[in-house]
Amino acid sequence: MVRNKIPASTVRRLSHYLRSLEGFAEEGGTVSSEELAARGQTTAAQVRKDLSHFGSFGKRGLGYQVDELRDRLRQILGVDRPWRVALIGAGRVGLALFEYPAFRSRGYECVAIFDNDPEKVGQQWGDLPIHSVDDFEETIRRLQVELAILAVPAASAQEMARRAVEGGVRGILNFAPIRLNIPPSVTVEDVNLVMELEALSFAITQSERGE
Amino acid sequence: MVRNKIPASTVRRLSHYLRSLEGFAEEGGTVSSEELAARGQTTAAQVRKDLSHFGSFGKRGLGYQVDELRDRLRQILGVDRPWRVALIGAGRVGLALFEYPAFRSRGYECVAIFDNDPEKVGQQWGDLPIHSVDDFEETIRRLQVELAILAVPAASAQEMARRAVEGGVRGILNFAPIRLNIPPSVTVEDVNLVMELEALSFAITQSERGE
DNA sequence: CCCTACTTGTGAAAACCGTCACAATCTAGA
DNA sequence: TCTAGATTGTGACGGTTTTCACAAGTAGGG
Repeated sequence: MVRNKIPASTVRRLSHYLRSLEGFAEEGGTVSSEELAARGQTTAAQVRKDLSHFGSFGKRGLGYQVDELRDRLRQILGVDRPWRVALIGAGRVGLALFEYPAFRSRGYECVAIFDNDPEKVGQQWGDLPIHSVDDFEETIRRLQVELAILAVPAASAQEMARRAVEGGVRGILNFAPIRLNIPPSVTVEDVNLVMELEALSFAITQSERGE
Repeated sequence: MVRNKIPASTVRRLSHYLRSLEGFAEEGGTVSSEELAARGQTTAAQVRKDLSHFGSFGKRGLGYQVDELRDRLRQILGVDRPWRVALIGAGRVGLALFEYPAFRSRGYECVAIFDNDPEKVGQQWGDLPIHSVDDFEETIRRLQVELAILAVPAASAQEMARRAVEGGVRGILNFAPIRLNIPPSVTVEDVNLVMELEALSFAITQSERGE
């Protein structure tokens, strides 16, 4: 069991295991690596290897205690506590994310919304007002925002990311199709829809050429 | 130069190189692997290796012709021609995607929208009507839909994916947080927002533990 | 024409990640 | 208590991806 250098693919799978475990819901039951692998497009050995990075939670001959492993995965992924999130950009994408149900139900609590459009500033989404970006840094620092969801046009993404870091956020979920330039102490995850579509057209084009 | 077994990470980078090249826009200019690497969080050797999978497009001592490489990447990624796309699910996510500007401007043309909510069926988005899912397979086959964007709740995602395959789509961009079970001849790309957020909280939690 | 400065393309080495195989461990039941 | 059946945890192996290093090729200047 080593605690450093966890592959990104492992983290994604852990997230998936947690989702599966939450589907079981029965108290006191157990689950084997084989069963976990079946849902999740992977192998039993992979499941065990992934978990072994963080300790040994199973019992040989029996498998894993469902509720125990679920709690352990929540700890590992850091979702055993709420996260304070700011939404930057109140456009279509921002709205879709804001109303995404899985969002709040998993402990990601939106505590502030920002937009630079004067038309939108002052409007309310649910019980949250849309703030101007004028006092952005101070506001997110005061509200103790930890994560920023960056859903603004590419042109202003770098600037707002810089200011978010200035305001003390620890992580950014970036929807703008640019590579953000920020200090390595802040984590960035990119969601690039064009890239995903291009991966699709690439794969299809390749398979057509192969025939 | 071999044409098989391209790593997924290579494809993602190609997409990124193309984005960079489109930013240059100057006709007749050249660019070195070093410059391409600088925008894009990678190394010059990686750029050259990625490109070498598909041939050799550069000139030693000079670099790559910007417009030539750009066209070549478009061919490779399959975005040198339009793609016919259907949007399945006319909720918030569907709307955000539908209005996403980079979408159409890159040749992904939405030719049909579907929803199972009778309230929504018959409405128009832009000049496109929202279809019922009753005659789904026939409609997408008739419209020669190649790609499906699946933006429906998890509960109906598998069913609609199956029907999309039935209707002849070649690729699915899946926003539902489940693993789709479909034949390998159809490509799937998953976009899982909860997973991305959990990757963020994992990374932050880890770095806090390390201190 | 030759020398210098520069950059690609690529085989080889290294690092990384997934798979395999099996000893270790556990429960149940006789 | 002992045996049979099940399943984990992990070291060793193999494949894949990245990095390295350099020969080969190009342009420009004198």
